[in-house]
Amino acid sequence: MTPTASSAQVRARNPRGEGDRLREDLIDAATEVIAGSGDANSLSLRGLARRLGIAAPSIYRHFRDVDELKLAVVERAFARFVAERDRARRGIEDPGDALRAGCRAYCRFAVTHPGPYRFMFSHSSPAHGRQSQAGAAAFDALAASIRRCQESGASSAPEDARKLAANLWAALHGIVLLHLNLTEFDWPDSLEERIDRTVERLVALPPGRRRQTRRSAKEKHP
Amino acid sequence: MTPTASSAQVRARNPRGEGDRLREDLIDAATEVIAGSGDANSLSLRGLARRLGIAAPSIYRHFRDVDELKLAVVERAFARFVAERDRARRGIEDPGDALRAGCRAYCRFAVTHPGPYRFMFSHSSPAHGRQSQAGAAAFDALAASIRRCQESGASSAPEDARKLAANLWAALHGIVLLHLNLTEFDWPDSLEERIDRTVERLVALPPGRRRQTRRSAKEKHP
DNA sequence: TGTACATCAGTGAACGCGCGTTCACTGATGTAC
DNA sequence: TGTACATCAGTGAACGCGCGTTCACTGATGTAC
Repeated sequence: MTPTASSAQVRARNPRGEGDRLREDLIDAATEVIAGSGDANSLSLRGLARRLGIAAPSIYRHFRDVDELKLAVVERAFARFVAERDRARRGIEDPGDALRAGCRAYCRFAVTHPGPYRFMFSHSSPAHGRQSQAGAAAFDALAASIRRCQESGASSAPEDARKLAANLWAALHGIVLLHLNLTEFDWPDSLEERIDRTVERLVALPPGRRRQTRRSAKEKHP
Repeated sequence: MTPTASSAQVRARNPRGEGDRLREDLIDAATEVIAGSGDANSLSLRGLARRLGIAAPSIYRHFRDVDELKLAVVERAFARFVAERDRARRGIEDPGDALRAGCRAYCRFAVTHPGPYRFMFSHSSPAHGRQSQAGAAAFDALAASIRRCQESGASSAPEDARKLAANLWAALHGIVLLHLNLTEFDWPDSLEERIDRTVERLVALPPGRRRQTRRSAKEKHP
């Protein structure tokens, strides 16, 4: 393999004042790399530089070290998840349907962004501080959504909403992780069925509205 | 740090005919390393050799390469899990109690053997073939346990037992992984409560027998 | 309008490190005659 | 009982590799006077 036959051509220099574009491209590329390998430690600055057609030291203009880059990947992933979840829930008034939509959005995010998702709640993830802050906010939102189901009578579960949220979150996390990791396993039903059944059972929603859930008319993600 | 100040002293040579003892010690040490770091890729042959006080090339007497060692870790973990699960279920006749005991044993195994557990169902795990074979057997046993609950009337869930097994397994996987990874998270209830509630809700067991479940009198694990 | 200078975006060479793996070897111990 | 030899368990030195990071630099572009 000659150097020029590598995956990326030599990258053209950004115009003056637009140096931050490389920063964004680095986060993009890092996200792709960990999505492909499924592993946090396989992300290397030199590999990233090769992929983008730049010299490795150029990365240090934008990130102090490799951990700061990983942190940026996680932070952007959290922001995007929150945006996608909110978009999925917009315009849905029934609390049960809203909970279902939020949970589906969570799983859809995990499945379509496997690299950053694995980072978000992993032990070896960088910067536990800010990470757990964003995670705690998402957890509170889930608990609030469950509480609205209980108050409206859509849920008949007597437990504290935070306990139900802990159960539901963990179950969804397990569903998407096994779905991502065990691609060769012969699952007896679809990912969507597992998600819906888990939500309904764990928070005691009435079943049967499955697949008829109203969706925002402007929903664009499949 | 001088070499002699390292964590392990120089290891005494095994007597003739007992060379396989180093093999077992290597699997032990590898299990400890990945349990401590929580990461598969942090396992290195040189690090292992340092830990055991041997020269790195000595490992090649027992394993063809690093992947063969990782495979040995996973295989032993699967065998031990099956043994622990069977021991936990022994003597329990009520199908619901047996299911609960098996699920608790699964989670207890994961929590007490975090390193190999992460390996067992991870994407980057070595040797998918034998691994998925052992996993499939454990899955079938779970489905059979659920089916007995349905046949005895302990479970009122109408779905196919394999679908319920897929849901339950994924949920337990998520519970233990988040428990291991997010040690600083302020969980609203205990791990045991989450496990029991998940089992009862997902397979529609009658609740309330919690904490009164009969256990084998010879049970030694806390 | 010209020119000196600051800023910006990025580079090439080099560093020390730990890694997996190969190679030829060492020295103790059991076995055949 | 002695001795030559095979086997066993393990070693020391070396290989090439990719890594994160540092250093002094280059060359284009905007700005002040």
